[in-house]
Amino acid sequence: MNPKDINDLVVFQIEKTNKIAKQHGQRAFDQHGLGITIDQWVLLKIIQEQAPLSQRALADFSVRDPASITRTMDLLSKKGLIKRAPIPTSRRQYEVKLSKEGEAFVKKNMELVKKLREQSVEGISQEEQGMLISLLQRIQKNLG
Amino acid sequence: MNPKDINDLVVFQIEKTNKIAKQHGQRAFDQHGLGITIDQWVLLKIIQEQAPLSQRALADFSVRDPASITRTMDLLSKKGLIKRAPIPTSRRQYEVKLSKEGEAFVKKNMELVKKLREQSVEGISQEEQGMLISLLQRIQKNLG
DNA sequence: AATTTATTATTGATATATCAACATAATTCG
DNA sequence: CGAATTATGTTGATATATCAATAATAAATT
Repeated sequence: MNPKDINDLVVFQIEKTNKIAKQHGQRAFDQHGLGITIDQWVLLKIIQEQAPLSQRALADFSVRDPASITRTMDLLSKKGLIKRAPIPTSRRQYEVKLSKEGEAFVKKNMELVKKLREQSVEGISQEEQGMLISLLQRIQKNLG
Repeated sequence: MNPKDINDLVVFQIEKTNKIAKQHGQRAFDQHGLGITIDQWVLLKIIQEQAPLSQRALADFSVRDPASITRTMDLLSKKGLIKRAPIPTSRRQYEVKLSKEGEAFVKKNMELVKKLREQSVEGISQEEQGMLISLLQRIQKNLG
């Protein structure tokens, strides 16, 4: 029942794994000259899959502060990867989408990201991955 | 083989869970007036369990930048929770330990942290937790 | 032993996340 | 309808993480 030490704690291992994965991915991004961070990539990917969506929706989906989304969207916009369009039904929200360049960027680098992903779960079966995700989601639910 | 969307990605769920857990924990810390961050708590706990250890060792253990450790140790030192002592065998390293106040602080708040932890894994059996940790460690190894 | 290389901790510069406050717009409700 | 409440995005202040460079020391190499 009681863990021997902090290494036996699920949340500690989650954090550790997260950090290692982020560091590893960032190194690869830098080496390949993507010019963005892992976090920015994640947002681009979400936008690609879910566009058009509001910044609020993006914040919720990515579990990030709306302020942070604003600033990251500013940045990605400056890089020409996304664009914000006013939406007819609400003058308060923007529709965020990838630009043409953004689409091309994601497509171009998808291969690298896929390799990184495959490396991370190497030797872990589909079934195990499913189990892992399901366990993580149960934790999320417990804390939600 | 190919995930439908980003939600099917292990690393995405790891990051999401990590964020939710950290937010949840921080809210509780703030409500109870601990006056430190979750990250700082983790470091205190590592120090408690492993002391004495060098900042380098602490950085490695917690997967953090040594610079970040320096600054956080400065901060925790100012709060009176830890202390750095010169070590005889090397004039380059410090031995980091909890202060008396630090020991008391950890002891005093362990109950709350334990509750948070239990909440996070509620309904998840010991066996499942073990499996989860083992899967996470395999990912860490894959990226190490 | 002297020189080179590596390690530890620190500092400065920079990037980014978060919180609080705000402005604007939409929604709810008396 | 009109006032109060809520929601969205932005900005300012602040905290913290990371990278690069540096200083001091230790270890390795010749």
